[in-house]
Amino acid sequence: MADKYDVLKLENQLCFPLYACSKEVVRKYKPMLDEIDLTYTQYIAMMVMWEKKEVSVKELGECLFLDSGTLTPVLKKLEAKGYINRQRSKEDERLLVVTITLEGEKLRDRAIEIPEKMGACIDIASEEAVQLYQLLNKVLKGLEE
Amino acid sequence: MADKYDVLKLENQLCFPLYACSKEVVRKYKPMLDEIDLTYTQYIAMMVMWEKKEVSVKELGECLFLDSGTLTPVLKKLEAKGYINRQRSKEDERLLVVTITLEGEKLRDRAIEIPEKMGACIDIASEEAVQLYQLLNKVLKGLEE
DNA sequence: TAAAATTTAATTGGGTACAATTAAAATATA
DNA sequence: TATATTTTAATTGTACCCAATTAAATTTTA
Repeated sequence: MADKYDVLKLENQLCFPLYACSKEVVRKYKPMLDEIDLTYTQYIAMMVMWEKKEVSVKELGECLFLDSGTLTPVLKKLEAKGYINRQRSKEDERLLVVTITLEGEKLRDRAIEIPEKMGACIDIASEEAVQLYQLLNKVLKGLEE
Repeated sequence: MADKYDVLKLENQLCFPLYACSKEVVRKYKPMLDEIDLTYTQYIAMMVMWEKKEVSVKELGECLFLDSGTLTPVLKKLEAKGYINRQRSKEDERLLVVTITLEGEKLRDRAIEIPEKMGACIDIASEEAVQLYQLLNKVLKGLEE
């Protein structure tokens, strides 16, 4: 029954559930993020800002696995919403430094319920969640060589 | 040291490695898929076509977790490349039936090396891969309620 | 030091991804 | 059966995501 084409079946791919799961999780976030008027990409960018207060686009890109082609428009939107400031570094004019604003800090308190609400949607035991987290990070590290 | 904002740290999210991992895996596919002139979305659509030979857009969407807004342009491109045909069902004119062509079948032989090459990039043991596969599918099932 | 190479962010263009709307066809209901 | 509802794909508009290119600033090298 097994033939050489079995490796090309969707059900035999590891990558597909990864792709589908990621997409569906982001979709699940949407109603929660709508309440604070952020997209998922804007949300993870703000997570970095809440923690670091000030980063260059380069650093932010390394944290999020995104390049300036994606980040530039995202950051311009966050700036337009008043959550961050963007200015060139005085020491090195190539660097664009992103700084969190007071409004951005305030948003943190409105976002704080999201992780728990999101966790409730993911129906796995906490040991499984740890396992999944570790496996994903292992794959991620492996991909970087 | 722990504060209430810890839940909003990127490193404490399960969803972020999922998002990042999915993105990086798809990026890793790119050079391999370039050789057969397919994008990742076109590739998974062709996987379904190789297996089923004929499906409606609705069925395809259920397999791939994608809607017609995404699939319509993807399928038009695959049709332009000569890998599939698109025609309305005679029994139910609402349904658009996608059929694989001979060219589409031929492509299968060129794609057959991709899963193994991709597997080599994912640096985890096979038991871990199984574990990851099962966890992802569990989360995916849980999200659908 | 002057020229070459590198680094950084922005821009451009192609390809998704999805919510909301539209339109046609089929089914259900009064 | 005529109307209302539902189903299906396509379209529209917004937002990524990335490779490749560009341009400016910095660093390296001859």
